[in-house]
This record gives sequence, structure tokens and C-alpha cells, in this order.
Amino acid sequence: MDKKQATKRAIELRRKLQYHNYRYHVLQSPVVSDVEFDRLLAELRQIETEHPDLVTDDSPTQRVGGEPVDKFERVRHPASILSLSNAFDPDDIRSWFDRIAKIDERVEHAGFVVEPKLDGLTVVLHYEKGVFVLGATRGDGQYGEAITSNLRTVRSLPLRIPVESGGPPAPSRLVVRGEALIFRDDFKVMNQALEAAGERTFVNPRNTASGALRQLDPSLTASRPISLLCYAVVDGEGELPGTQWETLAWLRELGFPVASEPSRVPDLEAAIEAAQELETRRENLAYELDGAVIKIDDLQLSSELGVVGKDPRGAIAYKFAAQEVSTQLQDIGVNVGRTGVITPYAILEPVEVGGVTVRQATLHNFDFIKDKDIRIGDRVMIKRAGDVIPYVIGPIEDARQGDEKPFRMPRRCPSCGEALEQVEGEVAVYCVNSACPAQLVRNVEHFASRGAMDIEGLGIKVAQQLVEEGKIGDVGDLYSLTEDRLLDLEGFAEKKAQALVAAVDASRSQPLQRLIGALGIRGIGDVVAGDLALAFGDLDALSRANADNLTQVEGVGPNLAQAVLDWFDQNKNKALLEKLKQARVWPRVDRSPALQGPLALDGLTFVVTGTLPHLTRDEAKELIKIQGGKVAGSVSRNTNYLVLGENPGSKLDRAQQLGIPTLDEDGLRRLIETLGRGGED
DNA sequence: GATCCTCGAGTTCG
DNA sequence: CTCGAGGATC
Repeated sequence: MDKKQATKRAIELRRKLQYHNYRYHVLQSPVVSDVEFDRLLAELRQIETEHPDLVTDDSPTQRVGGEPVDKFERVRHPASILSLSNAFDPDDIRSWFDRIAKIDERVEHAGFVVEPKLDGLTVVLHYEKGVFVLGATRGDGQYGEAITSNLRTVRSLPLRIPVESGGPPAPSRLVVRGEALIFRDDFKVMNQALEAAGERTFVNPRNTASGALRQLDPSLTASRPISLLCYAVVDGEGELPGTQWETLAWLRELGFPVASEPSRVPDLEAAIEAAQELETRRENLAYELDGAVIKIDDLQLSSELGVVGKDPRGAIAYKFAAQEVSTQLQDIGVNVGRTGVITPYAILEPVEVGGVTVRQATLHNFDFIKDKDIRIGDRVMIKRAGDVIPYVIGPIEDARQGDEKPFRMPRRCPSCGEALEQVEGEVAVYCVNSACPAQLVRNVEHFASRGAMDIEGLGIKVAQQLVEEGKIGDVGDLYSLTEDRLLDLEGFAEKKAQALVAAVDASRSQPLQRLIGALGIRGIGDVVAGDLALAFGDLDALSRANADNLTQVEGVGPNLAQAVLDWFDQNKNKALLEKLKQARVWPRVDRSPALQGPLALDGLTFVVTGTLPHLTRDEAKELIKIQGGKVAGSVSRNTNYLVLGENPGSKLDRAQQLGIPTLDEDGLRRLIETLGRGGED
């Protein structure tokens, strides 16, 4: 290929790559496969290697990262990169409005744009004649650091504008403000990959993005999935849009990535509403945000309003309640589960997260503490998403004082003092003392719980009292409790004692499936208990079963079979069975399955997510099961329908990925009706 | 032998 | 809800 041809081909390749990159990273609708893209890129790289003088600043091959630099150069921003004043509730927003309405009466009739307040690193991007030439951090607002080579590695950053031919002509000079961040999904995938490689994972997207962009070696930056969203013009030549709303549209047309969430509203109350609406959707957005920004749409008016300190008067940030905060880890406690599993939990300096005060959070297991290098006394990040349980993300290592103590794994059970055991290759640590009082308490609690024997009035506290006062030695003893014997417990008077005895009595009629589940055999929960009940009919038959009989049951393999055999082999459990039999707690499975023929939902699998209008989730599951359907815990290809309520979780995303149809509560009822009628014909 | 799927267990605050 | 582990399936 001669020089002239090479030059022509290089330009063509760059144009193509630019376009496909934009389709992929900005529009997220690629028109060529990854393989084709890679082939084009390889061809360009080949040409550039043969003709090094053809390499340009805006060439996609330059994204991989150039030479490391010693330090970043300081650059002066063409205009101050302002911060925003904060509002924490709607009234703060209204008083901001009143203040600026006094300064300029046009504010009274101003429209607003409401945008997500992105939680990333603010960047300032310079374009000369449409080519990306300089990128800087915000710094102190006047001066920032030039991180151009690092920003070049960001795939959604246009190296040349307009990206698509036919877009508006780019001004000869343009400076754009945006936010570099990492999308939630990308962050998750990245952490999973790091974990698989045995490397330390990152605590949150924001710190990761900001840390990666300050790397002196651009190839490190390139290895992080950083994205960009732009939202303002800092400076530019020629005619620029007059409103914020038009600015967003214009940036989008030039090929910049722009968030799709902003909305334009006619007045302040609508703006407040839009900001609050953004807060409710916060968990479902692709990126993390810590608030909403309300901006006066008219940029001329906005700039005339001026600045207070570093904050422009024409916009305000409405901060959401923090869902991720740091606090001090005061100590690490240890719990004993009903199966004897020992789990550590964090004792925290109380802190507000997403509207509730958190004092404790689980640490999952001892490997978690080791992997994250969590030490007592550390400042740790706590996260609470939606109404999900708070958890410790990890320590802030930079905040260490040096007096933090590594956690020493306990060698003895905190309840009974017996030595703990860990099975080779397993994460869990067990207390194997079958007489451990803590285990008995949890065992009684489980036995009485709603999904098991459903004994009302017997929660963990009463269970603890009964065990500590020696009223019971196993769950079988519950059935010989009398009112008299309960009366000497603290907090028990005649009425409460009576109620408990009655509740225990009522539990005799629970079906076999529940009783098997209630026994607390390791690895046997609701579902397998149901299968065992159906297969064996009563506890006598189950206790006589051997490994072969057991593995015949669907879902039971050698491990579960052994767990069942072990349980029935223990003397204390033999004694327990005897007590239950004497107490006539001995249900048999009703082997006359429904006579009404095929059920409406026979053979269909459902997953329920979110809050339904009339039924609780458990009721909905019950309804599906009664009609012959199966309810699974998570969405997979085998799922037929996702029953969808308000505020669905991640299950909806997965269902959409797999193209699984959704139903609302009414839809479910209609389905049962139509199929029910069809089945009877 | 690898991958996908399902189940079980533990878990916070008000 | 999330994780780990066991079981089923190819």
C-alpha cells in the first residue's frame, strides 16, 4: 500500500471506528459485531505502525494509553468550574427560589431543567476544530490537572466531533463539562473479574473512577470501565444554545454521551416533584447519583443572577439521603446460627443510612473479613440500597491511624465454649456441640417460625427464656409445657401463658412437610421438606429410609441424604421423635391429591418481585402453588412469567434480558381464570 | 468436567 | 436480597 492509499484508508477507518464506538458506548446499539470492530481497529493499528507519521491525536488507537507521565500539568480553566449550593428538603429549594426571585423578577416565570446529580469525577474537555485536545479535572474550580491521555481511554468520550456526519457543525473551539463515572453493571462485572483473579475488589464506583483517572500510567486507566456523561458547555466560539435543555440536546447531537433522565418542567413545584421522582427511581438507574440538580433553563438569566462564593445562584443541588456512608467499626461480634454456623457481625458507631440508624451489619463470614482486610477500629463504608439490609462494603484504608487491630478468629463457641470446626474447603465455621444452648435457642425459634410450625408468641426472646430457665431441653418438650410452668417466667401472666399453650397445641395439625422443615436438618428447607414428605408419607418411614431411598427424591443427592441419615442417627433426635409421637405431633401426608383434575398453572414456573396491590408476596406465592404452579426464587430461562409489583428489584432486569413476559396481579388472576376454564374442557 | 439452576441460611430496623 | 453449595444437565 503506498503512502497515499494508506492515508486515505486510515482516515476512513478512523471515521468508521469513531462511528461504531459511538453506536456502542453512547447509543448502546451497535451495528457491527465486536469481532468486526476489532478487525477494523487492528487494520488501523497496522497502518499506523507502518506509517508512524499518520498517527493522530484523535485516532482510536490512542485510547489504549500512551506513556506514563511523572506528574500532571496544571491547567487554567477557561471559566470557573462552579460547584453548587445544597438543599436537603423541598423547603430549602423553595427558599432558594424566593431569594433569587427577589433579585430578578423574571425568575417568577422561569422554567427549570432537573438532572441527576452524578456521583463521579467532574471533567473539563477541550475541543479544537472538533478534535479532543485536552481534558482536565475540576481541581479547585480555577485550575485543574491535565489528564488528557487518561481521558482518551474512556470509550464513550468522542475524540472528534461531530461523531456522525450530518450532525451540527462543531465550533472551532468548544469546552464541555461532564462527569466521568462507572456504571453499576460495569462496576459489578469488573469486581467479579477481579475476585475471580484473586485480586482485591473496589469499594465503590466513584472512588474507583476518580482513582483510575489520576493514575500516572494511562494503561491502568484503560483497564477500568469508565464512562462519561456530559451536561454543560463551559466555553465555546460561535453560537451556543440559549437554554440548558437545548444544550443537552445539542451535546447529544454532536455525539457526546448525555444522560437520558433530565426533564424540563414549567415551574418550581414541578421541579421539586421531578427531583423527588428521581429519588424514588434512584436504585433503578444505570449509575449512582447522590441527588438531583435543579437549573434555571434560561442560561442568560442564570448567568445574570451571578455567583455567591463558588456557587451560582441559577442552580441548586437537592441532596438525597445518603445511602452510603462511613462510620467506625467498634467491634466484631459473633453469632451462632441454628445449624451451628458461626457468623461475624459488625458493631458500628450508630449512623444514619438511607433514613434509618444502623448499629449492626452482618459480615457474612470470616473469609469476608480477611479478603477485605477489615480491622477493628477501621472506618468502614456502609451501604443500604432500597429497603435492603445494610452491609459493610469495606474499610477506608486511607483513614487508618495505625491503632486498628486485625480481627482474631474465635477458636471456641461464644455460647458453649466448645472448640469450633471448619470443614476443609468450606467457608463456614461450625460449633459442632449438639448440646450448645445458643443452637437450641435458634432451633426452637426456627421450629416455631411462620414458615415452619407457626407457633404464635414464640419468638427468639421467649425461646431464650425457655432454654435458659431449663423449661425445655428440645423442641419436643414444648408440647408438655403447662400454664403453671410458664407463669414463673418473667413477663408471663395468665393470659400470655394460656395463649402460648394454645398456640403450641394448635401446631399439632401442621402438615408433615412443615414438621420436616421445622426439625432443622442441615440443608433441608421448605422445598426439599415438601418432596420428602410426599415421598415417605410420615416420620417413621423417613427415619427408616436409607441413602438409596433418599437420593431417589428429586433434589436430594449424596450430601443431603447423608445429612438426613446423620440427623436420624443421633440419639437426642431419636428421643425427640419419641416425644413428638407421644405428644401426637405426627402428621401423615394426605395422599389423595386434588381431585379437580389438571390445575390451571400446572407446569408453569413463576417468580414474584416487588409489592403487589392487594396480595403480599407470600400470598401471591401461595395462590400460584394452589393453582399448581411453581414459584422460583430467581429468574432463569426456565421461568415462564415474572409477576411484577411496584418497586421491582434486579429480577426485572434479568427478566428483560431473557425476554421473559411479566404479569401484574390482575394479569395473574386473568391467567388463572383463562387456563382454569381451558383445563376443564 | 463445566455450567446452569435451585435451594437454604442468615440478616436490619421500626 | 445475596451468597455459597449441592444437584441436575449437557
